[in-house]
This record gives sequence, C-alpha cells and structure tokens, in this order.
Amino acid sequence: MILRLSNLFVRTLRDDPADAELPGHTAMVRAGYIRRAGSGMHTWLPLGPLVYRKVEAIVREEMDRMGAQEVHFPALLPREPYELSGRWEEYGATLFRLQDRRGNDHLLAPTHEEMFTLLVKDLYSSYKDLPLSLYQIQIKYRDEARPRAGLLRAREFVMKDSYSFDVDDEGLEASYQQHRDAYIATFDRLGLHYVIVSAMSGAMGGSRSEEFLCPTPVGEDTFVRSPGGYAANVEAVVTPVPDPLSYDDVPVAHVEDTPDTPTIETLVAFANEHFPRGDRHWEAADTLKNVVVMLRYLEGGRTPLVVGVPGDRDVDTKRLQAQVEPAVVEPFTDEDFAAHPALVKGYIGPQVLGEDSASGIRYLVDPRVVEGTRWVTGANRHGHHVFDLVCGRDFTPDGTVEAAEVLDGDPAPDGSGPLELARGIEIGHIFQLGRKYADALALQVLDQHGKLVTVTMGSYGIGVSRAVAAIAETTVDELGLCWPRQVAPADVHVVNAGKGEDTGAAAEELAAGLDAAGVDVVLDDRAKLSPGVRFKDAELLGVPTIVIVGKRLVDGVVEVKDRRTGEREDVAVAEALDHLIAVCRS
RNA sequence: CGGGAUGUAGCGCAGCUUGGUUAGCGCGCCUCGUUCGGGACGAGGAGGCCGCCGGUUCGAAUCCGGCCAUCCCGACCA
Repeated sequence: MILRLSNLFVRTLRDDPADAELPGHTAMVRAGYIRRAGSGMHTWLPLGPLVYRKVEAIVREEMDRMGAQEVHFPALLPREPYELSGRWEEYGATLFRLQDRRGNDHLLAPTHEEMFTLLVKDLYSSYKDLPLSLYQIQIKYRDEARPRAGLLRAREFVMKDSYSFDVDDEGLEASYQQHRDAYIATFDRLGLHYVIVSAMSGAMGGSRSEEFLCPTPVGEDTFVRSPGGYAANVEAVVTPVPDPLSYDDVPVAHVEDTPDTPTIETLVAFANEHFPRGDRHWEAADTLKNVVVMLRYLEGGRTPLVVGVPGDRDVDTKRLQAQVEPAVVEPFTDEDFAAHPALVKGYIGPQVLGEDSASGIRYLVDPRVVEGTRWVTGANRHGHHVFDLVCGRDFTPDGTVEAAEVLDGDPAPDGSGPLELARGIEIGHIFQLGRKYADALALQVLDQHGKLVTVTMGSYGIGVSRAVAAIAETTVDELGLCWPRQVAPADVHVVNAGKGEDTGAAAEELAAGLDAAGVDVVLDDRAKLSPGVRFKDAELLGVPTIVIVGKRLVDGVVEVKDRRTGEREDVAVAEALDHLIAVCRS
C-alpha cells in the first residue's frame, strides 16, 4: 500500500486545537487521524482507521487464539432485557435511552451482558456445551457526566467485550485465567506497558477482578504500587492492622471546652495552644475524625453510617463505596442532621455511636483504630471535644472499614514496602461475574446428573479505541506521534525533499519497491512544498521509519531516520530497498 | 451536579469595555511569479446565519434577557 500525501484525505494543523489537552490527543488531531464531532464523539479520518484496525486485529487474533468465538450484537437494544436484569434502573443517567416511533423504550448499549446471557440461554441447555467464551468488538455508548481527554473518555467508543460461561467455579477460574493470559499477550503485542491490579478487596464473596492499567501521568485511574511488586487499585488496598496498645497509664477521658473548632485543623491548633502535650505537639493523626454519610439501599431506605478515621486522612468515597456495595453512599444533608439530633455537626464522637447505643447508628472505624489507641475527638456537644478517649476502654466500634484515603508512603499489605500512588489508563478489565446475570435471566443447563444448574459467568473488556489513545499518549513526543511499528499506519514514510525530478523519481521508485515487498508506505509526493514542511509532517504523522530522498541523492545516498530515536544513517540508493525491508521486518 | 470560562471563516485568535463605513489578523485554501534541507516570499483572490431567539436603539458582533452548545477544575464513572 502506498499512501500518497498528494491525495490522501488529510490536512495537518500547525496550531494545537483549542479543545485538546492531552499531548497524544492533540497530536492525533493535528496529524489528521481524528477530529472531534461532538462532545465525546470522534470522526476517524483515513489515517486513524489504519491504526485502529491494526489494534483491533491484534485483539481479535488473541481472542480467537484462546478459543473465544466472535459474535456481533446490535448497539441499539430494546429495553426488555435490561428491565429483566434490573439495569434499566440501575445504570442511571449514564445509559443512553431513546424511544422509537411507537414510543417504545430502547437503549444504546453500554455493555452487553444481558444479550450474551440470553443468546446462550436460547441455544444451549447442557453442561456438555460448556465451557464457552464469546466476544464481540462493538461500538458502545455511555452518556458520561463529563467526556474528556479525547478518545480516553468518550461517549461513543469501541470495546471488545467477552463473556465466559461455565458450569462451576473451577471452570470459571480456568476461563478467567485464559482471558488473563490472552490479555497479557494482547497488550504485549500492542506495545502497551501495563500493570495488573486487583480491582476489588475480596469483600464481595471472593470473586476475582483485575484491571490492566497503562501507567501514565495522564491516566484517570489512581493505583498504588510498591517496590516489592505489589500493585492494586486504591479500592483494593488493605490496611495492615497494628497490634493493640496498652492503655494502663492513659488518663481518664475528659471533655474540654474547644470553641470554634469544627475542623481538624482548627482543633489541632486550639489543642496546642490551650492543652499542650508534654512530649510533643498535637498532630492531626492524634484526632479521630468521624464522618457521617447516608447509605441508600437498592431495595429502598436510607440509614446513616459514621466512619471514624485518623484525622490526618480524609474518607475516600470510592473506597467506602466499594466496601458498602450494593448500597450507595450519599452525602449527609442538613435535613439528615436535623433528623438525628445525636449527631452534632463538627463534633461527632464515638460515645453516642454504635448499633447498641441509644442512637443505634452504625459506627465503623479505620483498621488503624485498634484497642488501646487514644484519641482526641468530638464530644457530641457543640464546641467541645474529648481527650484521651481510648478505643476498647471508652468506646467499641461496630467494626472496621477500609474507607480512609491511601497516602503515598503507606505500607503495602503484603509487606513489600511503602506504597507509591500512580496514575494509569484502564485498558482492560477482567471480572468474575458469577451468577448475577445467569440468575436474573435464568440461564441454566442440565448437569451430568440431569439437574438444572445456574451457569457462572465472567466478563472481560478491552477498550479498543481507548487502547489507540493509550498508545498515542504513551509514545507521543515533542515532535508528534510515534507509533510502534505493529500498529503504525505505515512502515516507511518516504520524503521527497529535492527540487528536481530526479529525487521525485527516486522516491517513487523506492516506494514502489517497498510496496512490492509488502511494506506499507506513506509517500510525500506533494508538489511545491518546502522541505521543512515535509520534515515536520513526517515527524507529526509518526510513521516509525522516515526516508529522506533529497540533496544527498547526488552522492548516491538516501537518509534513513528512526522516528523514535532520531538516529539517521546514510544508505546507498542501491541498497536502500533491502535495508528498509530488513529494518521493517526486524 | 457544584465552580470557572468560552462561542466571530476549515484551524488558532483579535474586535465587544466606550453601539456607527464593506468585521479584522495569522495558518490553511485558489492563481501567478520567485524560492527549495527544518513549518519560505511577493502580488492578487475565494471563504462569515459574528451560537440561537427575543429586547433596547435611527443603527447591535458590541448593550440587556432567555435559551443552546462547548471546554476546564471538581463530584460521579461495570
């Protein structure tokens, strides 16, 4: 294939588009791979699909290799299956809903669990048919609250989603492992760096879930890693529990007048001024911060929950949310405070909390709050705090919860060193669904004893368009795009940098030779352009090997430049073809 | 959803405060000529519902009101 810039449908931009912020996205727009069509929607120009299709092909090959079979559902679906699974309601505002001319509800699918489940239910009814893995590569729709970062968080995007079906947990584990191996092979081939992080704490019945994150500062997901190789989603970090402390010599708890100290900061400052410690200053970590939230349950109803964390940390809503699922964490409003007079805003303390207390309000604390720890905390009276309140002596929480934010330097749960917070792009997610959808949609098969058993499922996703973006973001440099060869739109970019007909003819001949050898070529055969423009465009487009046919042609050489390293070498014209073919196949 | 901003040619922007010729600049595009190894130069061109609706006014890109859209920060995000 020879792409001639003289007629390729592309126009490179000299200025950065105003609405692009990430370097890779900016370069893709400037180089003419994609354009914004609307918020979270993108048009692909000819260069874009050349990259996209190579990514897609690698994903497809690895799925086929592991034995998954490709199917294809509509992106537009009727309401009914989602009604049956409960997700018509559950999915909320993120679901694109629309009506047909008869007023019937439809949706643009954000993911296809229901359809896969129902399809298998329609066709299969025996354990002999399993295990089975099906996949599709499909446009997905999510009405994101805030689309951003170009292809990374779009409202229309392409995802490979697959689902495994097994009769038992051992089968599911095997299918999961197959997908995990296939994903490793896929991302290795794509040239994407990744870390595999545990995405759940295991509090949800032991089902496994792991995310493939591509580490980059522009990523939207936060994860942690340790020097010893531990890596996890922040939601999954388990806090090591300290040993209990002796509290024999801790004075009796005493309430003090602490006016105008509704925040940890004001409290610490006040305590240091009026109740100085003998040994050191009071610190935020000496205080116990009690945060009250409302839990809303799917089946209806709201109950308050108070979470106690050391005062130097905030409650991480995402971590808390992961712990209380399927309940939803909601803010505690002023009306809620009015309805629960035991809770004094800014001065909440454990003495009035607990399921066995008068208030009956559930009280969970950070795992660091162990027996014997002494705290400065709210006295449940406006302007008052209690000092030397000892856990296990003066109060007993209902339990612990992993809700405190994870901080840089916290110890890894497996003892592999201090955690480092890092950012990444979620490029893949593998998940043991279990029987959620099989139960909801009655997917059962007969086992070898003739008994009906509910199938257990896994779901596995790779963001294909997002992977393109992730590659761009992690390879782009100050000159432009810099594609890995296996996904580049072409192998060689031939620049005719001369002014005479001789360089033009030599460039044509070289391009034709490469094409005949099966090497894809971008040929800059545009007329009347200064060499500088051609060089800039070649670098912006990001084809891995650039050949300059120019002033050195009179010496019988062309220049071969590696886009990534910038290294140039002179190659005799007579050897250029063989040299380039070797470079592209190495 | 909270906060902040923006909407003027394909792209990037000025003009608006203080209303008044034919709405301007750079890039890109067309023609001619000169250039030709790091986004060349000259001359001449094409291209605009100034986001939409309404109001004020003799007159609105400019002032006022409403709406819509988009972007950024945050919240949210299997």
